[in-house]
Amino acid sequence: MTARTALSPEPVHHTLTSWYHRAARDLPWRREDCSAWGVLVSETMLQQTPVARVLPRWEEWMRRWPEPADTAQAPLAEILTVWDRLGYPRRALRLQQAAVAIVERHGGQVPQDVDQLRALPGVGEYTAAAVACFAFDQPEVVVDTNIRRVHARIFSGQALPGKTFTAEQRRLARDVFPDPQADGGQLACTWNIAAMELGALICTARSPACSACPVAKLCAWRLAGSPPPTEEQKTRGQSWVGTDRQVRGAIMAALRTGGTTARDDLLYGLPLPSADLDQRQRCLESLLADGLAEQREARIALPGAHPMC
DNA sequence: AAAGCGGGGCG
DNA sequence: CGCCCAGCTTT
Repeated sequence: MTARTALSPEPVHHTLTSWYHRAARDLPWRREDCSAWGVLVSETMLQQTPVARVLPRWEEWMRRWPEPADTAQAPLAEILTVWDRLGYPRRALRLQQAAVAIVERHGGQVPQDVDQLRALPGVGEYTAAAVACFAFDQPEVVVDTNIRRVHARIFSGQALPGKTFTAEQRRLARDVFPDPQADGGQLACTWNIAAMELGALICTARSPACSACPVAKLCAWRLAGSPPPTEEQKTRGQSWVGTDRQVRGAIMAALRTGGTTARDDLLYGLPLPSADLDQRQRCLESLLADGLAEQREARIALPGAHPMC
């Protein structure tokens, strides 16, 4: 209904993929010799966590557990320790569950089919398409936060795509997608990664580097005079201090130091400004319910952690 | 469609 | 101190 592009996408395809070939970062999960499992690990870690912080954790993870079967057999305590402070530790839990499912259902090999990928724990629409495309060269339409923003600017002439991924945006992504059958899907796959890379390096959310942008002359937002985002398009940042997420993070950080901790010592000893004991108990209960912590007697530990005397 | 879920770094 | 980051799951 709104924001239909009047622009033909073909010139953008060529210009952007050409730019990608000379400007792309050399990331380990993009190397030709990276396994599909390595791609899945990277995509999971990159869900809401920036590249710079993922890099060392990915290297350590792949060194320890280079195959899904290795991850499936690892103690969860080790999984969560290597995950360290990447955030959202339920992702680490689900990544191990995905490894178990890959061993049980797919003979230890990451499936190529996008629907089978999508059925793995922690793998949603984005990650399934990304693994299918980046690991198996299948021309699936990939849409992440970068691509939504790049599309919004180049084709819709809007400063920002807004918070939610709408059906309209999904339609736009399909409309501007290169013909998957044209060249065996090669252009389509490069289009995905090139749009993501442009969003990460040039077409950033806050202060885009339009002067360095290869498609500035084709960009509908630029051609419209770069109008600022509307109030509707601005995303409201999550609060942090005092939230359950902060308390859960502090508990996990304490548990990662190793061994077991008396429940009361854990709850009272958290290095937090707030002393809300009810909140601390509630958060510990939620971590136990998630399977991210374990209680034996009155002691708390990471699941599968070796008991300490 | 909206809420909950981490954590750090940068303007 | 607000905002952003290769999202997923649940309601």
